[in-house]
Amino acid sequence: MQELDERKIKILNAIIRNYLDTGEPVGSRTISKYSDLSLSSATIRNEMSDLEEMGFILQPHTSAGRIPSDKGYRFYVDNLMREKDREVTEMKDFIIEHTERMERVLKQMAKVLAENTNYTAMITAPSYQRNKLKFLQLSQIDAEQLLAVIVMEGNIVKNKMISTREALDNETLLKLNILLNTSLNGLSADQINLGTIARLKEQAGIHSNIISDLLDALAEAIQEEEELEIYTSGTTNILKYPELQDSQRASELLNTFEEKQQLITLVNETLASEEETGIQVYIGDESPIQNMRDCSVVTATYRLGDGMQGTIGIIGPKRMDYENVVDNLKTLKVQLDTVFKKPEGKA
Amino acid sequence: MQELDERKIKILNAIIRNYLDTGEPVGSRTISKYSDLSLSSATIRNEMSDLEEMGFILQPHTSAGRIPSDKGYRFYVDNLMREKDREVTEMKDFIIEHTERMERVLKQMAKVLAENTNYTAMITAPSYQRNKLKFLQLSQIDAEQLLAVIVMEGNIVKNKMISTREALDNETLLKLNILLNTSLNGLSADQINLGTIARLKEQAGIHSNIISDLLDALAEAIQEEEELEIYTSGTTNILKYPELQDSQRASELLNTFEEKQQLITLVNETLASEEETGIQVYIGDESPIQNMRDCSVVTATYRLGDGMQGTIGIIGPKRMDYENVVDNLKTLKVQLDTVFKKPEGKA
DNA sequence: GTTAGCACTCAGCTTTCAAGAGTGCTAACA
DNA sequence: TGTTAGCACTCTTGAAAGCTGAGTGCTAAC
Repeated sequence: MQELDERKIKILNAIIRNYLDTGEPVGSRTISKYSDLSLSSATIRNEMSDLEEMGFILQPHTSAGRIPSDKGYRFYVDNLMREKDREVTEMKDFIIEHTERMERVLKQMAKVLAENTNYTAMITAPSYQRNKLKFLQLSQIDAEQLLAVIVMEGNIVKNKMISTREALDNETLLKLNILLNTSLNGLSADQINLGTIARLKEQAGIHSNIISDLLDALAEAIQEEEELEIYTSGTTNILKYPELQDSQRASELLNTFEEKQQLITLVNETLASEEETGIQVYIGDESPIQNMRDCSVVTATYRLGDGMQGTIGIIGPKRMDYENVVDNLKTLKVQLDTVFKKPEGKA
Repeated sequence: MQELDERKIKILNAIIRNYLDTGEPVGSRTISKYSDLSLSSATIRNEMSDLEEMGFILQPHTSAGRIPSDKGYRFYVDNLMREKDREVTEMKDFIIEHTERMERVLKQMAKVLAENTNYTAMITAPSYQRNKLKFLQLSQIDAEQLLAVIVMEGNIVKNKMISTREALDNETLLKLNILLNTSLNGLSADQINLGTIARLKEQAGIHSNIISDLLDALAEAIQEEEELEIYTSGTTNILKYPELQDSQRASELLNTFEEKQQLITLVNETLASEEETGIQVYIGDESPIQNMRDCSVVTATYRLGDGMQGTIGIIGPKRMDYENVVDNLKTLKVQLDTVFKKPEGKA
């Protein structure tokens, strides 16, 4: 088995770029004409034959041109791809306009991303690794119901209803609130242990059953926050690419987007493997999701300093415009930073 | 132009039922064989010719069988369809299991509906027509931020952050809370007028700017609640029906499901036209959504007594199993009743 | 009014054919 | 030894042609 010499690399690069453009198998003559190598098609053919033997390209059928294999794409992404000169393509401004409901910002961003790239975009909300309690409040809503308002670090607010047998008077409520805040604030889920709970209940006296309910609500709220919400946009974009139009597979893929459950696997995978650049590329079978074997997935992890992090991803055909996609993701990372860094309301 | 006599109706019925089953144009011979009319195919042909002239059926091309026209479907739905004998097909139990987050219940229901019918399901949260304020509370979260908790009739809870220049002491906060609750509770958005606001601000004295912020938050919260959230499921089911597989149109349709904006039009249309049964059928062009001209849409409005209402819908091919769909929707209406009637927490 | 029979139509499938793109191989060239 | 020209071969693609089967409309007889 020979080495990948300079010329082979140039030819491989030319093949892949051409294929990214056209989506058609590319033949030796094309390369011979449209590259600065000034070699005849016959020579190119010999080289291509080698490249095929090495596994970088393959022939859909005899007497067709060559297309990149997964290995070829991988080589391209790792070594050949040009980083764009960070011209920070200003994203449309309307993202920044003050939509304080994070959910909408994220949906909006996914949408812009999908429109910019013409692929499918997914995005998760930033979530804390270990979430601390910041503030707690019980309020009497009506005769039989208490509302527990739970505020976490990062101003994530949760509400839970708690049913009671009888209404509490204002003073008791005040005392309970003070007790709860002094005992629990600043603690994370795993810091609230049996000892803390016992002490709390003891101090609450006859209202210890409310404490129980409250702690249940608290646990649930934290739980909820840890469940990832994933927003997708432009799912139908995949239908634009002939190589993904096989109706059976396309439908499975669309289903994956709708169900979202599997996407969580993908996100966790991404978060698990620490890449210094924060950008990751899964080509074909490299993706943990079976249905995406005909696709490439590019993900970016954004981290907001204080332990909060989330994932953005683009799913498209293998011959996606990797340079553009990576650029878009990088830009969006910056945007997310500026939007969420300034501590704003978040419901 | 002649009348639709008994026999023509029977034949029309047979044609439509057969077409619903097979999706293939149905010819005279089929009807002659598989119906209790004992007429020869030639006779059927004459009748079919008449039916075509009257516009109930049409021929995709000469020398093919007939398929129902929109008018034909309409006649079927209005006059021919058998009501199922309300066997209240018990839906899978897991819906009922106490998922207190309404969002999840709805998503789950949409999913079950889509799975049961093999069409696309959509569902909106029940929403109040005119929403009254039930309870209000300001809490100091940290030095510069107040949290406004807003509870509406029906225990819908909203949270808004309000920035302040300096922290308020407990006593002021308490006073403000009392003031707000006594002034605003029980009022709906259109009842909070300039007079009320002026009076409030006067009583708040130096803190009138907080009142302004709060009212903004309140307005926004009410606004938000009035925006319909729509959940869809089984969107890819439409790809199962050959007559909808045209990739251009299918993609437009899927896009409509993703965007949701247009679905709101549909829901509003449904809510506007009061049908005593609560079930409505849009066939082809009858639907307000252009992209659904190749589909039929069946919607049901559920009303929870106290002014709360929402919409469930099924979108499928024109030759959908109307009887089954209507039955499913009716059953779900009942289910929604039992789930939401007992006043449960709702976040 | 109903039916049998027949000629006619037409979508859709299959087969055939030619064109075009691309390859591998061989032999000649520098 | 690397490069190139040339040629035979392969295989996709698209168009054209032919066949089949389902279904119709019409006519004449019952």
